[in-house]
Amino acid sequence: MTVTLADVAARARVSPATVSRVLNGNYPVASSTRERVLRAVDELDYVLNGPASSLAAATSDLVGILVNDIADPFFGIMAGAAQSEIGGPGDGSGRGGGEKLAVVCNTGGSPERELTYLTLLQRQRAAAVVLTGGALEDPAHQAAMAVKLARLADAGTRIVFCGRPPLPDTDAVVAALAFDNRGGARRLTEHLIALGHRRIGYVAGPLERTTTRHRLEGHREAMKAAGLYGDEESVTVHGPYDRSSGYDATLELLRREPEVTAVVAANDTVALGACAAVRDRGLRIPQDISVAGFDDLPFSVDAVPALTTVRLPLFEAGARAGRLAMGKETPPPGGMATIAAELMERGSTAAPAR
Amino acid sequence: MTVTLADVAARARVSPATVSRVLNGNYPVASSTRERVLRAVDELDYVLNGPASSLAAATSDLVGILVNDIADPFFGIMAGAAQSEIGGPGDGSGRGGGEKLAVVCNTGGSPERELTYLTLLQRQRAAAVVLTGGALEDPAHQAAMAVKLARLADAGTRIVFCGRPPLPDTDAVVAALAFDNRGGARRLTEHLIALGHRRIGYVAGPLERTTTRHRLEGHREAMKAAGLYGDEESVTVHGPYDRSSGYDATLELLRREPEVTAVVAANDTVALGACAAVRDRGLRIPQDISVAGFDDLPFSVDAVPALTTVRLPLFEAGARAGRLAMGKETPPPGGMATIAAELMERGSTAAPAR
DNA sequence: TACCGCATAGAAAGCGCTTGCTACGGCTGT
DNA sequence: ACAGCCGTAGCAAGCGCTTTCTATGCGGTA
Repeated sequence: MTVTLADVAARARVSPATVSRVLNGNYPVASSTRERVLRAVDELDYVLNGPASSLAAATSDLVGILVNDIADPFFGIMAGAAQSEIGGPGDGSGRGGGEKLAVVCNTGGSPERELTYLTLLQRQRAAAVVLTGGALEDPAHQAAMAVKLARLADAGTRIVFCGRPPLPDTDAVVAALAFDNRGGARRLTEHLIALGHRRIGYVAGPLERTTTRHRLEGHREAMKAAGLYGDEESVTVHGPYDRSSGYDATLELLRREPEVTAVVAANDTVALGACAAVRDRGLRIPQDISVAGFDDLPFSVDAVPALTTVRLPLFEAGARAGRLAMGKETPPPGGMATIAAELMERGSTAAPAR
Repeated sequence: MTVTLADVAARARVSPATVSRVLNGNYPVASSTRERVLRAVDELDYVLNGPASSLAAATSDLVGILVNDIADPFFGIMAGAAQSEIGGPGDGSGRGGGEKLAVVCNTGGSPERELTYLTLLQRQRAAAVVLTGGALEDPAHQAAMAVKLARLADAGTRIVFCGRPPLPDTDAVVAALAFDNRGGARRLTEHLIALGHRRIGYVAGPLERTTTRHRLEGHREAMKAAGLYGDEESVTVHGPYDRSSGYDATLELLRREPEVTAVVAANDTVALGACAAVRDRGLRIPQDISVAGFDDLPFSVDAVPALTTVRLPLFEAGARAGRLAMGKETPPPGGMATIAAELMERGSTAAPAR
């Protein structure tokens, strides 16, 4: 049936142990022998049996990357960057040895699926796991995650957070890279205030997510600092991180608070929906209403007018997370680093009309 | 160390065989026994050893989804849909049994990486593989792929193509879902011609890709049918499927052929770049130049003006591919189906000025 | 009461690989 | 010239699970 190590050994006239050692390159083998073995491998088109190998060695070459929404470039960019750092040598040029199988798992933002995927990766004895995106703030879920991650770490899995704040009471995590969502949001709102806006609507992300909360907090910090903090509830609307949510929420906002002169969206996708809503109400951007996003996804610069937003170095962060997962880079002190967010002032924000 | 089947068996006072049978549910076990076993599993927080299981059973619960670019929603949407069909019961609500680990692998469009990933999946004895996106037309690579896929199929892996034309000489593939790129492109160009355009620029995708070729062929069919087929080379520019390529190519096009009144882009992302280029040249869309895309990605409706494009049912196709990979759906006759593409007429195209 | 069959549980033989330990030359050092 | 080493290669014992085959006990029928 399929070719086994033993077949290769027979053909190369060595023992299976030797073949294994040639393939793993972790034991001295005379070069003449090595060559003979490699030739046999080639001739027989031998492919290692992963499960058998993982079982015997008690480790696997699987690395999982968990994302909330694979259709969202926010995650796609990070995942792609991480994968390129993990997925073997260079550009897959050859059989370099450290061939890892980097795979991305789509949780759809569901906590159950997140745990399910972690269990599946635990089953596979994954070498590492990268968790991207904000965390859910439900205490029950956080506790379950802490337990699961601790178990994974126990089994030797390296755990890295990317764009997610560190878990309070776990040292299972190798490193946590957190985006400075709060600072970015603060600077964005400060920019709006500097332009002269006083009444600013906020289309927030889903409740109970760290990302949502941090961005909202940054915004309110800026408002407070400017003495503009009032009945914020009436100009804040929550919803998922998607376009239609931004559209609906913005219509609602404009209906509720006609004096609003600027709308800050939870992210760029939501901002796109917000722009559409503003226009459908017959208002101009930025003359009548300023709109701002967050993340600086690739399409944001092409919006008309180009979207003012906060740039997050998604690619760099993903790549770094990948390297940390592979142990190719030493973790930051304290196992945690904050990644700066940069304000991108573009055409969708301007001084209010009056 | 970690909990094994034997530990569970000891605690439940049964044999390991019985525990295995309870977990797999493929053999009659008295309900009292089953209950006892399940309790032990719970109490010990037992997690199956995947490699051991796969080794013994000679199958694994891994399913691979190969994509060209994970940061591109085109692939993200398909992959997400496929994954949701594959990844276990419902929304991960519980331990339903058919828990598969659906993982997406990012090839970055590189043929080597594509093969590398297939080898890695073969190593893991993957249950199924879904290949998305157009194929490279390099004969050497196609041959290598055919061989590799045949081997995978031999080992029991189910192979499904999604948005990729069937391989000529392989019956290793369970099913191939191909998009009607040619027909969609033809109808799009017909629409432009009907509006009165005569000189139409085409910003094509990368060479040697089936998707690129089919879309270009559809476009030229329409041009020929209208008697407009001339020196097409001078109004066609190739480049990768990204925004900056669209921008550069369009500038080049407008420089080379000032009489062009419409630009058709290889996909929506490229179209966004094209729009930016048109505007930077001081021209208006659609009054001076019409622009059209392909795929109808979510952001396309939010472009200003909204992008005329060709809608591909990415989600539905991905979901169907997922079901086919799981054997939940019977393959179409001949193992291949063509998926219709629908023209979406929106604001970015209009009759030319004169 | 004796026999047969069914339902259920256990024993044990691997699945294909890794790796600690052992074995065996040929070289070096004295 | 002999002991001791180093460089290589093989032996064999698992890794933790699945699954075939066998054993046991029970109820029902003749």
